[in-house]
Amino acid sequence: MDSADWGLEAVVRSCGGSTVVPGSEAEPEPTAARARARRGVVTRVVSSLEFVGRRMKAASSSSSYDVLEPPRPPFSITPSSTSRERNVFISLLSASTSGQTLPGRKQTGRKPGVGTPTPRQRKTSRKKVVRLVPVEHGGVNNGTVDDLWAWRKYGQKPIKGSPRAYYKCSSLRACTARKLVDRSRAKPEMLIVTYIDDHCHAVPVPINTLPGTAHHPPKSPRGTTTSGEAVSARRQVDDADVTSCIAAEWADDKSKLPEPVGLDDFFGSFDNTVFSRKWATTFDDDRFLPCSL
DNA sequence: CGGTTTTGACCAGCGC
DNA sequence: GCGCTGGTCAAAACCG
Repeated sequence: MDSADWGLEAVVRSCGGSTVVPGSEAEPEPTAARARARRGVVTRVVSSLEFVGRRMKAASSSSSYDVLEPPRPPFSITPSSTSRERNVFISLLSASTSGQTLPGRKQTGRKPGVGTPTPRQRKTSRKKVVRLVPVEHGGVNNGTVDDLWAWRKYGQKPIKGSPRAYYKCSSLRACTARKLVDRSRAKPEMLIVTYIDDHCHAVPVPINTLPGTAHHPPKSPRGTTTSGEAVSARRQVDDADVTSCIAAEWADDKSKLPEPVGLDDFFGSFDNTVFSRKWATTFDDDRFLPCSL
């Protein structure tokens, strides 16, 4: 299987859409020469706010993989985890190959010569937690449906032939929590969700679980009725309150929960080299699940 | 209008 | 030191 074909076609077709078969250029081509030319040229400016946020988490232990507790209640709480979110997985699949921008869309991305304003934490020093999420449960929503945090997608890349989506915590700008969503090749029906760093704030809460709001469900997933700051502030509630809400809903809906994850569950069927320093390196099955929208 | 998504560009970090 | 890979940035488009 050609790594260039990241399984987009099958899925997109199965969903009734048409697609362009990625060519051999599917993986954006980072030319070494270009990279070299740029290296060291850009003066970096530190953004104090983000820097502080990163430092807050910099003390986290060296790279370690934990397996989370059985998944949390499968209710939708994030701005991005509602109706429109069902398109996200499709986006994962239908995406980005060079030269496949939509008609009329101007070139995106940074302008040439513009460097990143913030220092990056060492990749290997960040705490990582891995969860395995069934596609039918969290897959369509990229795993956002069954965690409690509000995530904003900030990137997507083909990694070893499969699309990987990158999410940031959108509740608090300074929060360094990240989430990576990969499709498991060993278990195509599962998504590998990797959480990086911890949140430095309380869990956001679904608006319709707050007292007095039962009859006023969230207006829209990404709609904004107030400024982002206000919305974020509204999401910030006491952990205890959140926990009780979770417990109540979870108790009603355990049947929908994905199964607990053990590392062996999905690492076991992999080659030993998988998840060494760089995880997910030896997938070989490039199939996607038919989407069940 | 403002938050989110898309997607090309940039570059740190790691292996060789 | 070089080259590649993966992670992040950020402009533009999208969306409610």
